[in-house]
Amino acid sequence: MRYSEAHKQETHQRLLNLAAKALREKGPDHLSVADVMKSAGLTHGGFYAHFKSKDAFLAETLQTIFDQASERMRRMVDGMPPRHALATYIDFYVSPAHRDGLARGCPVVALNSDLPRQSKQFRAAFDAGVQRMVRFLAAWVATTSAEEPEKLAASLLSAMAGAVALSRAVSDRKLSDDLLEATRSGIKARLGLDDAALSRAARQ
Amino acid sequence: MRYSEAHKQETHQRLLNLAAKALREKGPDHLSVADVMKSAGLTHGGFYAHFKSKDAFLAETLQTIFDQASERMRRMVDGMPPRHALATYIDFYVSPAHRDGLARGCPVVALNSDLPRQSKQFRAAFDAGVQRMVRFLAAWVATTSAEEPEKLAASLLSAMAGAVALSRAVSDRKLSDDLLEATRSGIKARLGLDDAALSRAARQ
DNA sequence: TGTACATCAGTGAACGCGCGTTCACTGATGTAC
DNA sequence: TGTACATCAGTGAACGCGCGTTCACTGATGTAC
Repeated sequence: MRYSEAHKQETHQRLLNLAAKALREKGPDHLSVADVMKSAGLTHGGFYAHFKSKDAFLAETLQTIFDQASERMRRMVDGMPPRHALATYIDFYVSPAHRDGLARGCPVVALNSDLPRQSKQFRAAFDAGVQRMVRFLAAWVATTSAEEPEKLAASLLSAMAGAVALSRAVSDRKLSDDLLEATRSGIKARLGLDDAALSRAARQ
Repeated sequence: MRYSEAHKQETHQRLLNLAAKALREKGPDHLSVADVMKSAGLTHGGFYAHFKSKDAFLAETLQTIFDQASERMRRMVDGMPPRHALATYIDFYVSPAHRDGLARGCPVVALNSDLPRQSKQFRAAFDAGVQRMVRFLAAWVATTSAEEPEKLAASLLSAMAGAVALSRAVSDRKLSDDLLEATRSGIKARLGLDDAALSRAARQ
């Protein structure tokens, strides 16, 4: 049967949205084409009307995830001064909620170590997403007096993502919580965003 | 044919050593039983004389990796005072050499984000390995005046592992190198192990 | 010391399963006349 | 306005492949007598 003009685009987007969750929950290898199609109420054969291959699909899905994450990030700190935005983002990112929300979390946390084993397309999409996040963070970091803000921003991102990833892997709940807290306060101190530094700044 | 008494143990260990590399290179999903057996010069059917299942094999392999890593770590800093040992380990861990040596690297880097998707056995082995590393680091950290050394040690490990993992994922070589350098210096500063802090300490 | 039997690491074919991909087909809607 | 044809998102069976696992079998060595 033939569908209205917008129909294909809607289905396409719906598949990407479903896969965006599944990719973070199951990882690139355990996400199956048939499952995604089934969750969209379709049969697996129709997949190739929308995507050239599973690889291409995964790369496009990853791009979608990074797009959504950027959008969310932008909305979250909308109107805040950079210093405040950075602190807010760190608190949001390095948190038990992020640890526990696999399907909605940052792809850098969810896919970190899988990357060296993925296709070129997928790696390229990841790479682009990371670069975008680094530039975003760097713009904020640049206002906190640091030299080489990109360098620091990349280091921050890896520290945050590493902490959330390890907090997911560790079974001891207390250690998991502690690790997040120590990372959060450590990073903020490094950026002069801890309470002590902020009140120092306020006094000046 | 029947073999000498030690033969089975030797083969068992040989399989673990081969898998220890393959697991870090290929990840738990792409490591195949048949490949490991083939690389040991055996046929795949014999696998089950040594291991109950692939899952059990992976868990035992992971344990082997952590054991080897501990041993290596111990040898590396043998005889050093804690402060020096900590600095040495950080330099060794957060380095381009570690980034480029996938098959010999730390499993926390290589398997980080795969973990939530693995079997209970595998997760338990990872968990135990991480706890051991954290306690090891904490013992050193405890000598640098920090309160709650375990908490800080876990945060350190996640920052280091996150940095190496992200440095592997990023295609821009300069960003990758910079990220490692920024993390290394950031962590050392946090622990009072940077050059400035060390000379301060020396002056006192 | 010699003989008969048991053991069991390793062999290689086979099984079952899930998966990515292909393909002939469907049929409601759009388009041409 | 009505009719004939083209389009193409989606269907569902099928294919090929790799993989974990099973299993009957092998045959050199260890053990019992």
